[in-house]
Amino acid sequence: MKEPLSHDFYFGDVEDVARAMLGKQLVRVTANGMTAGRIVEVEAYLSRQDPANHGHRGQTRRNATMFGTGGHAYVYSIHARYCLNAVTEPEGVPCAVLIRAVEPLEGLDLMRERRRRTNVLDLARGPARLCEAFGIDRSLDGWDLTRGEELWLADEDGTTVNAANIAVAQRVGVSAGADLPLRFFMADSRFVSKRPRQPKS
DNA sequence: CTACCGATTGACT
DNA sequence: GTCAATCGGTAGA
Repeated sequence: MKEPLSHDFYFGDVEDVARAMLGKQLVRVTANGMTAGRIVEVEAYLSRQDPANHGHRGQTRRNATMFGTGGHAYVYSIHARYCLNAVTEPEGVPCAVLIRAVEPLEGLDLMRERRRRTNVLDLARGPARLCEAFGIDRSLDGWDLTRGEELWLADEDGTTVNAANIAVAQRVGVSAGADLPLRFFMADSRFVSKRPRQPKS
């Protein structure tokens, strides 16, 4: 079974939750079947003091979910696509963790159908790609991730993530607050969307 | 109402 | 490596 992570998981400091989300599973169930993947890359968006955060300038209709309680999905659209976040912390604090990449584990054919791509590396490597592969759109904004229905995060059985395997880098694509080291990813995963410049080998 | 723009992607050199 | 398509959200007239 893929038991959903409890409410408590989402209530810590957003950076801690971001690190803890690595190695967990993203699970999606629709009438077409189940898809699941291992989270390998995330980014933390801090509260009001973070200039890259959508909630930086206060609450609007678009970002209202981020101001709600932790454990809900925040789905926003950008560049004609969707991105998925997990909201953290109690109500009123607009923090969230962007899921940037997952390693496909189950439902690969369904992902291929939705993505119209066959290469596994092209299915869910990138925040908008994984939303397409998992059939996630704005209708899931505000969804309760602790229910264990339709969309949730689960513990991967018997797998623990060694902190030494977690790499830290700057966030991708942000202009304001670009220098902050708030992107966390599995150092050894091929399914990470972007890598910092590699030293010459 | 219009104008601008982004937590991106995919096609192309 | 470079670059333009894409469209909903937001701000401003």
